[in-house]
Amino acid sequence: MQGAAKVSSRRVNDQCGTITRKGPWMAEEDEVLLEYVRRHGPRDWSSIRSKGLLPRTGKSCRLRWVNKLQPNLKTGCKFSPEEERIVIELQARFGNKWARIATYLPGRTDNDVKNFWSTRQKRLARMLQIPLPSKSNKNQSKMPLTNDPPTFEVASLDLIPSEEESVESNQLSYVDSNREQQSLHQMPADNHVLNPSTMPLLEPQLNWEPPQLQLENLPNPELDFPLLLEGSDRLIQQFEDTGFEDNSSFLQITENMPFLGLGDGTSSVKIDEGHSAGAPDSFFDDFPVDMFDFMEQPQPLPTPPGACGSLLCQR
DNA sequence: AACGGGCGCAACCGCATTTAA
DNA sequence: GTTAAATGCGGTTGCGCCCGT
Repeated sequence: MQGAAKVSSRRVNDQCGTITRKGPWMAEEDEVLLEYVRRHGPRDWSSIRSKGLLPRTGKSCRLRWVNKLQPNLKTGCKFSPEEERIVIELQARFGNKWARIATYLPGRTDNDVKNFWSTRQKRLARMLQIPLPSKSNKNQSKMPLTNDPPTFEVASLDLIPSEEESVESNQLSYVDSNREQQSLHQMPADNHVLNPSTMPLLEPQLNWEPPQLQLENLPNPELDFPLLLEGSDRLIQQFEDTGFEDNSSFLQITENMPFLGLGDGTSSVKIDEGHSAGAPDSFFDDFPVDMFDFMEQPQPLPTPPGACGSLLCQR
């Protein structure tokens, strides 16, 4: 957590009268959990409570282990541009399958990826001055694609496809990763882009061609982020006013296990020296990283688990 | 210096899926 | 084959910190 949460754990009595602790974990609890995993491995989580080791539910223990205690996590390490690129492309391919996406990112958990993505979505939405979908619109995002003309104002933010729709998903979201740049040019509103069956150009997925080669041919994307014209105009203006910068300096290197030796055990060590020391926020921090993908050669995605050491915090 | 909004992140909840009895 | 428990996953919430005003 960014700030050390005050230790304000709640205790809850369940139906059986057993006490269950909730809220931030204490260092002692972490130690108990680590010791349990050392002895028994990361399984039988519910027996931790049944054995009286911790007043936490099995789910809570598992989550704590997965997100904070397991070794080789890149806690406190900002997503590198490469990781961001991977997330964006895999989200395009798999949809919101965070656990699956996380398997391609050593040291990152599904929670990390999820948080990264939602932050990015919020940032984009704010940038483009469009509302994020409300919870009441939840079902809207599951609605099937139609041939209705796109309505920029009301288009759903997350045309997140189901697993079965992954191909369409790829197509739609692939465009997503290029749409922001395209929006800088123009935004025709042909409705065929809403229909995956009419999007043959978007077939390439992970082996996609460099976007700059296809810009002219790309159909108007149906956006996760409907682009308001006035918003894009502003973007263009900012774009022109600012010029390019290299934001690769944001690569940070931190390999640590912040959960070890923490004073109160309720917070992770925020390692952000790289950011504060030599990498001032640039204007482009406010842009989606994929906005400028067309400027760099696409690289193949890493293979999932184990084959991706280069992605561990470098430098 | 005070304040408020945004951000980042940990952890919870509910549902789905898998496994064991 | 059925049921219950355990586990996994995605969505959401709450809260402290940061930063601009």
